[in-house]
Amino acid sequence: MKSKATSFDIAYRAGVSQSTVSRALRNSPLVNEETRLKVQAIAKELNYKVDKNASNLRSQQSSTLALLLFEDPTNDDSLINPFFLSMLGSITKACSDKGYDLLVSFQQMNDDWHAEFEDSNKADGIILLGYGDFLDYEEKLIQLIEQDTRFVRWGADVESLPIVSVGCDNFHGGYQLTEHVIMNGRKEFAFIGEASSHAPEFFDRYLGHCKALKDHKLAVDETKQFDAISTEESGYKAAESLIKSGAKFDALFGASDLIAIGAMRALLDNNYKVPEDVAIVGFDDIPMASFTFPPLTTAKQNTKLAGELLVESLIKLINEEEVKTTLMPTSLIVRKSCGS
Amino acid sequence: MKSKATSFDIAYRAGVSQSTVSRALRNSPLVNEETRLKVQAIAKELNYKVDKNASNLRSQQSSTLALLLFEDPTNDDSLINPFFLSMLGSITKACSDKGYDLLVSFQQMNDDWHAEFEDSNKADGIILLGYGDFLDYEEKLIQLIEQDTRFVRWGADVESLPIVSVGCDNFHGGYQLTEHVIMNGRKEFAFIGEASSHAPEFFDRYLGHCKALKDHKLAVDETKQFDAISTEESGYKAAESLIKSGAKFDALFGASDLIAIGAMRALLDNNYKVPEDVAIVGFDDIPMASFTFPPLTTAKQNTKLAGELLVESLIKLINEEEVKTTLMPTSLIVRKSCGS
DNA sequence: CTGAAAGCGCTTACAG
DNA sequence: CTGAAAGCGCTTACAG
Repeated sequence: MKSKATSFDIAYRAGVSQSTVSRALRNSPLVNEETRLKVQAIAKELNYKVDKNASNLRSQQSSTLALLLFEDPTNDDSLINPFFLSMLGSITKACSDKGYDLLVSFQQMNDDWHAEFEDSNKADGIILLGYGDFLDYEEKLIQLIEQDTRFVRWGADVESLPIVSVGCDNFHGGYQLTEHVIMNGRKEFAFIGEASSHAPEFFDRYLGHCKALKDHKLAVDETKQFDAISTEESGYKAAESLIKSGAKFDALFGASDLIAIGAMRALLDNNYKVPEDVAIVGFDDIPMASFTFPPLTTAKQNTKLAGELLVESLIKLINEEEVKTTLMPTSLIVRKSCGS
Repeated sequence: MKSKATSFDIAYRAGVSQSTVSRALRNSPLVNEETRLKVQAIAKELNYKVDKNASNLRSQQSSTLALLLFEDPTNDDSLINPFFLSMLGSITKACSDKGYDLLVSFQQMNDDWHAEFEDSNKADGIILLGYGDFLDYEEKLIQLIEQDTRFVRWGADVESLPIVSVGCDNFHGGYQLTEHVIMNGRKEFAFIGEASSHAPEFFDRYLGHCKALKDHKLAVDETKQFDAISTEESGYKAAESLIKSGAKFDALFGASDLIAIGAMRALLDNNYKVPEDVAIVGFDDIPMASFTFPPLTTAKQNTKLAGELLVESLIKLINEEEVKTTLMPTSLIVRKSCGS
């Protein structure tokens, strides 16, 4: 490996001081146009690149954002949840648009992950993305706040803490989906997905769902709510439990697409017809959702916009501008799984 | 934001020199057990983290790998190809398993992306992942080699250049899929996907496909090969051209799952029955493939293993160990799209 | 086993 | 507009 050119090499060739080289390369207005051009030409010729470690060390900032993707320890070797994967994609794009590098890291929920990156000066701030038990997660958030770490997170607003979140209007999404199914003539709903403060997003969807039922004078039957985490397998198992329970239902609300897809499989395997016997809705609009049979009606979370908002909010936070928590609308995507 | 603790702060409190603190924190055997424990205790108490910029600058290495995900400028705002997205997931995991950080970046093929990361000392080496015209790409590879950049890439072996690649046995995969369809009684194949040195992976699949036809005494009809890049849309359009050409075919080989899925839609929209009228196969086994209707028979590329191999190979390269190009086997995933 | 000192390659007051 | 100098926070010979 050839030894790399430094700003001194350029200074020597250009016949100026190293300070001037540094200024010229950073397009400082202090430097003479002609000098700047000469320096930049030589830099290009030598294939010179600023040493980021040195410049970050000196200027005490890194132009790097860290993305912490954490997951429930339970689903260890499986692939990443497709919803988060597409968030990852959009965050990566948004970062490069804004001129930031992105450091990506996976963490188990129980790891000691708080602020490793920011403390070590590798990143100016952190984006948190993940799933798992919210109550465990909340403790970590409190630690981050205590350390004055700059971070934003994807998820439902946490009113009790001063945190910038970007999330979807889960309540409204749940309401909208349920109302759509009611309009298609269904009356007896099952809900699959954890509906408690351990999973605030799912809980909000459930509450929206219940509100829609009440507004349409339909009964809420809590015995038809079955817990599940956001995997196909978990959705499949919960749907089996639902079937075994003998409960009557002509509609099923999966708290996420993955759950809905798993549940759809369970129903099909048990000779139910979708949507004739049971209408199904999911939540997220992951790429698979349009490929199920029948294609899944769902509430789309706009991951592209979400990634941009997350990155923009974090950059504002770093620059000490004012930032507020954002609630994005969801949009109803009607496909065939509800029979219309 | 509280000002961060430095090694001098720890030194002061521990009553030792800063050098000793540095040694103790790095578990140097040179340091007394008792001293080490004391230093580490104080570090923990102060919530101290080594400043990576400083340590990297001094030691001239970073424990960071860079992932360059580049894409054809043509499909700008669309989402990332799901196949590469799952590679991204597995690479991220493999990096964290190996104790490396991962810097992720998107690049357009025509950007001046070569070695940006390594030259700027932010990463010890680079993983290249992407699609686009191979001949453009090849020039970049040559530049990287000339600069002595350490990198590995996903893709077909490039025999003419000293590059470490990790890729699948595309030829054999193409052979296997085609043979499978022949065994199901099909005789007239169309192939959708660019089959030239601009797209070596697709080309290898095509060559494997042709070899299988020959081995089974079936004719290769080049007029039934239609170019397409790896998107649903491109597959859809190519399939439309195929249909309009009036050619007879009872089997269709999509050079990727995305192409096959787009082609399947085009066929369905034109009142073909799959698999009754036309058997379809794809390549990759992306998550969607099992959700199409009918589910898609395909050749699985093991992205989990690929990610691990890519990371391991790059680390070996960095440590100046010997590394060879790896060819991974594909596995035939039989679903319903070929009628069996 | 420990400490004093040099130096990684920059950025940025400070002085002119 | 330019240069000399300090210093970011570490690691690592060197000397003891």
